Amino acid sequence: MTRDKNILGQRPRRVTAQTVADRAGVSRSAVSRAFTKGAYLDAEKRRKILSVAAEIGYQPNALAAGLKGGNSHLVAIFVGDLRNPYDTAFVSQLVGALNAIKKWPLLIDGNDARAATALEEVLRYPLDALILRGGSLSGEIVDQCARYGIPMISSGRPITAPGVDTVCCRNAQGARMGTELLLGRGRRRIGYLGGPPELYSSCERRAGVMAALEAADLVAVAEATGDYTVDGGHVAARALLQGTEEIDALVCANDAMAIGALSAARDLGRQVPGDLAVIGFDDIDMAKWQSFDLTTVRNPIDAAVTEILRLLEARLDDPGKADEMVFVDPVVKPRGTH
Amino acid sequence: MTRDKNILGQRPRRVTAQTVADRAGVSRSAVSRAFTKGAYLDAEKRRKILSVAAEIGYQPNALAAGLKGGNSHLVAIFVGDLRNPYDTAFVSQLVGALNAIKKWPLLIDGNDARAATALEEVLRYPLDALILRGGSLSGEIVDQCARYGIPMISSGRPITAPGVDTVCCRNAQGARMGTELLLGRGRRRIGYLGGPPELYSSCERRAGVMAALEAADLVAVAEATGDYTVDGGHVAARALLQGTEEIDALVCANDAMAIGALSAARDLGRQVPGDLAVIGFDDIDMAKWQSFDLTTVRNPIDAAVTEILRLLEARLDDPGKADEMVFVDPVVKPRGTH
DNA sequence: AGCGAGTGTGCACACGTGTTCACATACGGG
DNA sequence: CCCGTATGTGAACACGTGTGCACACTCGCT
Repeated sequence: MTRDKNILGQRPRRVTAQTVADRAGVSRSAVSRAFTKGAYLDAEKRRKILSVAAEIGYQPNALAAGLKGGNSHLVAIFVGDLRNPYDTAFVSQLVGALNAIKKWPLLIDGNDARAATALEEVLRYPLDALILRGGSLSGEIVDQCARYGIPMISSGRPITAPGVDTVCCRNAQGARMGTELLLGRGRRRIGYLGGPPELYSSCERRAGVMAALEAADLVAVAEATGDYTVDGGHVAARALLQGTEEIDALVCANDAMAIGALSAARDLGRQVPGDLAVIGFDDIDMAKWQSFDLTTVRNPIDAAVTEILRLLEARLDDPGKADEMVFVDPVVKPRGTH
Repeated sequence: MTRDKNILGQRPRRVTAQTVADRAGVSRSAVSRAFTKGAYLDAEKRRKILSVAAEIGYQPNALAAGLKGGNSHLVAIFVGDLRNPYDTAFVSQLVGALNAIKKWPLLIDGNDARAATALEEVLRYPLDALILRGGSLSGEIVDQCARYGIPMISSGRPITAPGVDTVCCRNAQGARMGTELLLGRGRRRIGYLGGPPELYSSCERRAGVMAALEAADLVAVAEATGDYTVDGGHVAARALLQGTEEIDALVCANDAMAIGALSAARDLGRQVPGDLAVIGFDDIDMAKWQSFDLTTVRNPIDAAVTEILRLLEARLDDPGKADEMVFVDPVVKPRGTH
């Protein structure tokens, strides 16, 4: 009587293993075994159980199964900037790869002001792992993960803490190779359009560019800082090109800004690559578009994702394994802007 | 002895409420109540418990809590095409909004061949809801959701099935308004660059364009079909413009193809908007870029996301509520290409 | 003092599963 | 026929939590 008030609007009760057991005339244990590969169970009985299960639409409740102590198959992805084309492509590919091995990614938008709170909240789930893609994170969260025994994999920024694996692009090397490509083509008056100085990738890439210039006994004739976005790159590049007319090549810290730089160059009537060479970094989809055809340095997402999955599985296999720091190699992609 | 073999590589056991109870000298129930807002508990005791919990880093296990029957706070998002800029922006905003109300999105990549399997797997979790963004889905999955009592919210494509709410853009109306904008500027020789004919949005948008033309006693002077991508739009638009020279306006089924069309027009030496007007649909970020400045019809993500959250909360509040089909209104965004 | 209302708290159950353990049955060899 | 082994199976426990229920205790009022 007292619970009648809820019957109307109640969500239908979930079909449970007990229901199947009753219908098939077996014990609940048998049902559980039917779904467990390699468990002792009469073949005929298993067939019967699975058939009944299919009929009434039973599937074991993954949440209850995860409670028992095994892996929950939930993986959180903390992504620094979901509006950034590179991060977007990265997450997209990572999500696909995780789905393929039946790990389910919980997405957390690092852009949001409440990101730290959100992450803390998500840590209440027994996650198989936490994957960081860019963004900055307080050391406190790292500690919390360690305490909960949740493995972390950081991508794009090295983190040295117990239980944390890192996959990272050799940013400096890539930036150096890109710059050397321009130098090899005879460019000498090189401008640099850098990213947000607080980001790890920004620092590394800048260092690579400067190293290449130094090795050629040169310095950057001009330098500016953008925000890694296309419009930001447009504005910064425009100012740079107007302020220092004799620039003959522009090295950009990422593709988005390089694409902004291309349109700024067009606005100013500078021919690319005739008057001005432009090179980016990352090799996002847009770089390949016919209207941009941007020479760039590929920051290989597929390699990074592969490594992340390898590290994840290795860690789940042996939680006590030594922490690893893996580097992936960037590749110069010559196209039409140098 | 027998369990010693695992101690070394063992993941540290999770801190449980019992640990806190022992440390604070209270019962486990008290600990649970300390974390439950509005539960009877002595203020001083609650303070003590929370302090002990903070010290040893305890947080209630969300998975175990979800098991008890309440909401799991997990929401699956099935997204048709994570590489598509519109869907990307949509998911990004949706993820942020869900995070803000402490719902955790499980992402499923609908692109993948194994998407249906993946979704079925994820349904083993007691989800609060399943949100569909584009993509096509078998009716079987819909049935399964209904059977599990998992509410569905479809966005971008109406689904009429019990327990399914829909949020949809008035595609036809938007396409009609866009076309009328061009007609109002005196364009008469209009070409149409459509999307994949199997998609709902494609059909609707095409219908809107044709209706606007018919109302003006016109027909499309040329028509082609693209794949909703920039490069696809480039190729299709190029063929269209070369095949029918007298086209003075190109209506595109989405922004990506419109942007491809812009570069095709430039390749062919057609001045935009002088010789040729171009209009897109969606108003993705790129449309605003200075180098494109694309006139388009805004398919408002923020409104759609707001509606989705409203429907979600309404459904969780009253699972028996009537199904809704909500439409959001597109808005013409005149910029520089018409 | 007696009593009712109000406030706190521990016990015990429920959630749905995987798995151990003990037991039952079949079977083959001596 | 007896025993050891191989194979199946159900009962029971563990996972970690939220909460209903019964009980204990305080306090104000008559």
